[in-house]
Parts: sequence; C-alpha cells; structure tokens
Amino acid sequence: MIRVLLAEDQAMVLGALASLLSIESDLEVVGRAGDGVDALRMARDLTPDVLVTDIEMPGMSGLEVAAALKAESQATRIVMLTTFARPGYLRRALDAGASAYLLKDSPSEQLAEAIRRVAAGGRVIDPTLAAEAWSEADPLTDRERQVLRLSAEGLSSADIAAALSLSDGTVRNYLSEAISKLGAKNRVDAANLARAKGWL
Amino acid sequence: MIRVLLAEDQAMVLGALASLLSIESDLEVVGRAGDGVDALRMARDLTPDVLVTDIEMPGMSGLEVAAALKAESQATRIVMLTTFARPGYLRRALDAGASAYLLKDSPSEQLAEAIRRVAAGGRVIDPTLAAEAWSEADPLTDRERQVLRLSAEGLSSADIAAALSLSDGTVRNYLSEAISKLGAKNRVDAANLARAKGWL
DNA sequence: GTGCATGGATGACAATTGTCACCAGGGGGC
DNA sequence: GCCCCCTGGTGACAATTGTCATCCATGCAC
Repeated sequence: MIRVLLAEDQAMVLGALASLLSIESDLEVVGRAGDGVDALRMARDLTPDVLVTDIEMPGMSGLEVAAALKAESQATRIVMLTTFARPGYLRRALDAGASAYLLKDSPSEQLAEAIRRVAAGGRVIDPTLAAEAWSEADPLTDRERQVLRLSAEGLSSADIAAALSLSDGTVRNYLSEAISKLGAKNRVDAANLARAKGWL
Repeated sequence: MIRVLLAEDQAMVLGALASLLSIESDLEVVGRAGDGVDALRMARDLTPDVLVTDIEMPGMSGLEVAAALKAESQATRIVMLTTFARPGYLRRALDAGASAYLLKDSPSEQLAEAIRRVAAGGRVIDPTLAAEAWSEADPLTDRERQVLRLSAEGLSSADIAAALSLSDGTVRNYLSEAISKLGAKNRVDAANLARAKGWL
C-alpha cells in the first residue's frame, strides 16, 4: 500500500483528486493539505511515501515545501502537479529534489501511474519540457527579478526605488538590463516573457 | 438520475471531477469536454440536465457556451465552476443564463449539492460575491477594454494603434481614460485592477 | 432640425521610461 | 594578483506614456 499526502490550494480540486486516487486499490490518501505550510507539517507528522503537491499555493509554494523536506533528508518522494509548463519551474522542482513533474493538462490516469513509478524509486518528467529546461538558463539576477516583479504589479520606477531603498536611476538600469537580456520591448513584455519561462 | 456534462480544459482536473461525481448515486456523468467548442457540441447532442463548465478554456469560454445554449433556449441548466471570484465574471455568467456560480476554492462536497439544487430549478450563488457584482459596474467601454488588453500583453501605444487601425494619440487617450476610470497609477496597474474585477 | 452623446483625431506639454556610458566597491574564481 | 560579475550609483538623452483642451464627424433622441 502506497501512502499518499495531497497538497493543493483549491479545495474542489483537492477533493476531486482524492476521490480519483481513492479508486486505486494500491494507493491510500493519508492526508490532505490546503496550503504549503500544512503540507510541510503533515509530511513531517505522517511521513507518507509520496507527496503530491501543487506549486503555486498561498504561504509556501510546493517548491519550498520540497526544498524543506530535502533539507531534512525526509524519505518522502515528491510529485509536482502543476498547471504550468514552465522550464524554470521544472528546473527548480528537480533542484528541490522532486521525483516527478506532472502537468494538470495531462490525462488523469497518469497521476496514479506516476505515483507508483516514483514510489518505486523512478522519475517521471516530460521529455520536451526537460529539454527546454536545460537548454535555457534563467539570465536574471535576483535584483533584476525583484524589480521586474514589482513593475509587473504596476509600481512606477520611483515606487520600486522607494520599496527597495534604491535610487530611481538604479531601478531603471536593472529594468533596462532585464528588458535587454530577455529581448523584450518594454517592462510589461519582459515580465510576461519571464513569467512564461517560470523565472519570475 | 441527473445527467451531467463536464467541461474543463485541464484533463487531470476533468478526470478528477468526474471521479468525484461518479461516487454520487443520483448523478451520472454522460460526457466530458476538454474545451468550449466540444462542450457546446456535446451539450447539443446529449442534452444533459446540467452542464458543469469552467470559464477560462481555449477556443470558447464557458460564458460563451452558456450564452450560445441560452440563445438556442436549451433546457440544460448551467453550473459555472471557476478559479476566479471576479464580480464581472459572475455578472456575465448570470447574464448568460447560468444557474450557479461555484468557486474551485469551495469544498468539493458542494459540487454535487449545487448540481442537485440547480437540476431542481434552484440557484447557487455566493452572497458576498453577488453583492460585489451588483455594487460596481464595469466602467470600461469596448475600445478601452481592447486597448488595455493589448497593453497588458506588452504592446506599446504605437503597436496597439497599428493593431487596431487607430492613431497613436487616440490609443493614448483611451488608455488615459481607462487609467483614470479605474483610479490606477499607470497602464500596468489599470490592467491588473481590471483583471481582478473580471472586466478584462 | 436642434441638441447631444460617442468615436476618433490633433497638438502640446509634462512625466515617466528606456538606453548608454561610466564610476566604484566587494566577492569569488583561477 | 587579476579578472569578472553583481550591486549601486550619476548624468544625459531620446522615446514613450499620460494628461488636457479642443475639434470634427455620425448617429440618435426629441
């Protein structure tokens, strides 16, 4: 019997996934978490064989949960289940010790199958996405990412400067650098491109 | 027996929801659609009692499917199941003849319950969201919305002008108007605010 | 027909944004 | 030690963006 912990912030989807897995006779859903903090706590308490987790969750992302469990060298194997086919996410997931990266776009039958493979010590990663993930590295520095993120929220250069205690000119330099690295037309375009790659 | 058609673009979620409903003895999932066009076609062919549909789907949105079915005065009742608590979406859903508006954030037990209520001729709408939907109307004109949408994609004013066959100054006027109507700081802020309300 | 709202356009102006060159300190890596 | 990269900063300049007043059709209401 493979013991599974599910983490997903949309309650409806969480319940539906649980019902999907409960059909499988060799799987047992031992816990459900609605955010990253709960997921980490329950993973420690329950030590499931496999944690199936979303990436984007309030409080703590699935990537952070995975990294935390890895740091504690927990035996729990991790399946990332996400909406986003973003190379940067996959890369960070693997760095954080995940064993599988599954898209919510893929057929529901694949979830149970992936859990079994992972529990048996294997890995499940989409080959095309993997190729993309290694071909192109995130070119942004931390500062550039921060500045870009704030500008995507609608802050002006002056606002960003104030928020990060930088000078206005420096913020414009970072933004300009990010725009040029990404081959974008302006800050909005740059933010969109970075988001699509999972770098933001 | 209530005959249900499910429409949802994320295959994993679609399968999971089907498994969730298959547990209920008084419900029968008669079809699954992966996009809006399929949903409309299957709704016509199968004439289910209830269509449960996502809003944001490729090709044709759930709102458009609902509107099309309403135009054909189909008896099928509609449950919108979406991630977004956006007043504008709820309003458009009701205008399009939907009987329920459910969030993916709400507990999974509520789905079957909502389907039963709707099949019996009732409505299921979150009261706080409903209040919000009627308190604040979409202030944007069609042109303003179009221009804002393109600017959110990273196009410059000149690009937008070319795309819509308008003059550069006119585009800036619309943008300025939208920014002021929304009380935003700039085009990025305006787009974010409009998106959050479901007006974009 | 007069009045008036709407869509589209100008021109002018200020503010913001994007680019570039260049400077300086601090950590690594080799 | 030297080189390179990251951070942070200036100053200057051009391009884009945002604001306003104003204008002209069109079409609709009365």
